[in-house]
Amino acid sequence: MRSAAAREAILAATARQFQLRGYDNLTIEGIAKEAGVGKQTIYRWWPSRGALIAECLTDGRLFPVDFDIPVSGPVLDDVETWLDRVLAVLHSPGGSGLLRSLVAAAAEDDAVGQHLSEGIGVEQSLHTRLTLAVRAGELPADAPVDQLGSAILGAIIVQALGREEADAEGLRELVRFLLRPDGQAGSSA
Amino acid sequence: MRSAAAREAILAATARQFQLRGYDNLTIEGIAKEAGVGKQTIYRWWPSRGALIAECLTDGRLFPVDFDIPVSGPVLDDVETWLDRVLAVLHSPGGSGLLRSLVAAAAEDDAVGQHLSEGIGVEQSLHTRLTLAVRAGELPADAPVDQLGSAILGAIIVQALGREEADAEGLRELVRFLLRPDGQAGSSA
Amino acid sequence: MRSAAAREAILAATARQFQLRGYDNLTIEGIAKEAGVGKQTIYRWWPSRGALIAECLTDGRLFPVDFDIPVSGPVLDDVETWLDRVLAVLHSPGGSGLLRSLVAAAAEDDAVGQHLSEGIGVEQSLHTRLTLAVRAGELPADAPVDQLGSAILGAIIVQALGREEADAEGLRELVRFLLRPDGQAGSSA
Amino acid sequence: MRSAAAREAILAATARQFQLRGYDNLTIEGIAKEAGVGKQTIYRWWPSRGALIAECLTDGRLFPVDFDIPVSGPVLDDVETWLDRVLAVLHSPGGSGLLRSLVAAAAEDDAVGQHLSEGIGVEQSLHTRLTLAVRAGELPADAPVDQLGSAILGAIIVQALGREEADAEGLRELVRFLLRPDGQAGSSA
DNA sequence: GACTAAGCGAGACGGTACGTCGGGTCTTACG
DNA sequence: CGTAAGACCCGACGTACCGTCTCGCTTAGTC
Repeated sequence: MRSAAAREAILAATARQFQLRGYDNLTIEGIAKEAGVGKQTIYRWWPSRGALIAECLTDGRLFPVDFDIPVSGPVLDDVETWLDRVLAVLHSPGGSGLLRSLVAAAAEDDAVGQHLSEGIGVEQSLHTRLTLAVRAGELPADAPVDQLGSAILGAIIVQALGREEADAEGLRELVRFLLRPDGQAGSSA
Repeated sequence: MRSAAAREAILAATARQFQLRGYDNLTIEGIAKEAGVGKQTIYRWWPSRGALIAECLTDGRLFPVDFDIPVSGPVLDDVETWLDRVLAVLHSPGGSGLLRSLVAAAAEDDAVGQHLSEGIGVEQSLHTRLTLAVRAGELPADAPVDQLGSAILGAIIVQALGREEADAEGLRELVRFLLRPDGQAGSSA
Repeated sequence: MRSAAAREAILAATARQFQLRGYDNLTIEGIAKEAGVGKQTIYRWWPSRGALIAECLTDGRLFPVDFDIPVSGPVLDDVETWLDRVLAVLHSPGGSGLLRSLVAAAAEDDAVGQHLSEGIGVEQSLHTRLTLAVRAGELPADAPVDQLGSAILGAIIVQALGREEADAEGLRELVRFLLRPDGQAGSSA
Repeated sequence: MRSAAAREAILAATARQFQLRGYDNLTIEGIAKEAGVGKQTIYRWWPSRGALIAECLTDGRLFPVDFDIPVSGPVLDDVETWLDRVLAVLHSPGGSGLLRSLVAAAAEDDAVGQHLSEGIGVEQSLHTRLTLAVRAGELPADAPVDQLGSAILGAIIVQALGREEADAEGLRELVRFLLRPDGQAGSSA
């Protein structure tokens, strides 16, 4: 009979340590100590450090915010609103480190990787909003909405990996370009 | 007096171990042993595991191939050719694992992150080719070529992180959409 | 209401494990599993590993034989007969290991120590037989029969602890010397 | 190149912990911590807890005293003098616990067992003194001096194992009986 | 003849120690 | 003086058992 209290304490400690110290530097012993739990109790229910992170991810314990996209105007405006929200988190102290840690975890652990998209919820949100846009005729009918989501998220990740100071304007440009309402800018030329 | 032989042996061993066993599982001791070198010799010249990887990266020792983009026709064709090359490497055994390892290294280590783009050379190549395309009027003058490169690379990375079977067709669609020669694909049709 | 079946299974399992794997390497969990019993059932009735052994000891479950001394001739002959029996057990496979395990248990656990002599029954038997011998005038009236028993048993234990190949002849010599019927060898001098 | 300082610290810590807490309760981690040493350094040079004890034993670190037997009068007097010394140690606080711990170690570990006699030095001392006595005609020419040593030591051990309050008088009686200067003590009376 | 209450098997729990791996620093001996 | 070798202290790994603690499930007596 599994102890709910232990489960809760472990996941909470995992999330806290992850945010505090990053994916590497995350130790089972540290989690166990902070959670006031024996190591065996962790190993009994999770096969690996990654599985812990994956569960925190799907529980929404790693990000204190959600990234829903509003549906209140033209796609472009809505997505820019969303982008600002995302960038705000990234610029907050520890924000980009958190993203990098998450990427590291996803890169090293299958379980985390498989839950990455659902975890950040970004692809899901984008997908939904872009699909609506396609239906509304704001985007071409053949726009590969899934891929566009990956591309935008991917661009953010690539920036974070590069340790460039997050280039908000560049990302906005990208979004504007990707979602340009009709004929490409300068089409009249 | 730095020993060139030692340097060479160390970097070669690092690259081999990285490809063979991934970024985590990469140990200084393992490298030292394989290189026939004392651990101290490594620590004397490189401050961290990441620095080793970073140097392998800029030396082009991690990927056996280069990803130059041809300039022989319409951008779209050239980029698709390049994409096929990239996907071939990714589908080869260990290919996606290698990419993930690289992403893990970049996510965990600043030095690697800062050299990531130059290392894979992808952004560089794309940037160059797309700039040409802009000049040739194939792409709108205000197309954010840097961001487009990041987006394409990012989409590939996001796929790899997700452990989805690399979706070649999706990526091709994305590229076609991003580089669609004129206004909204078929929107006027 | 104590379950007789559980008690029996536990003691049997304890004895078997003790003979099989020795005193250290003897685990409560192992006993519980072999006995098909919950750990709690053991802890409910015995305070410690040692108490289990002590009870096996007094139940005569650790040695498959008893070490009664015959009363059929001169003390010396009877004791030598007994000694042969003891040595036979000691030379049998696992015999000296069993004795060492028992000594270890007695050394580490008070309960076992207190029941050691009654457990092997050796001192008891020797005491009885030697007392008879004193009465019969075979031994001096002031012979310290208790101490003689301890000495003989002790000599056997010391040999076993030393991992010397059990020196049967030496022990026989000792016994002959201790129980030399009257005037010591060379008494006529 | 082995560190002499580490060796010394480890053996000292081992001896102290052994005297303080007994053989069981003796942990490698405890020794390492007290010695200010990494566990690996212990495992590098000693295969087991027992090997540590064995080395302390042969180094004479476990007993603060030596048990030489004087040669200054009749055997019996000399041995009684020696016995008093031994009993004094045994009666000192922790004395019998120390002996029991040593017996436990010898019983559970081959290395300790093989060095037991040389470690306490008791058998050696007794052997030497008794041999002299045989030469001097104080003991019969065929007295099994080795076995007599084992018997005396063994009797002491058996007493200690039994948790009887060490029966000094009994042991003195035993010694007097074993080494009675001529024929059966008082048999002619 | 249903109803407790104890004993039971099972096994999760917070811990301690195990023996191993690798990190990064150091010392030694050689070329 | 840089090097190969490797010992050193340390922190963490994943495992084994400890002794305590629920859990439901028998299984007796008792009402």
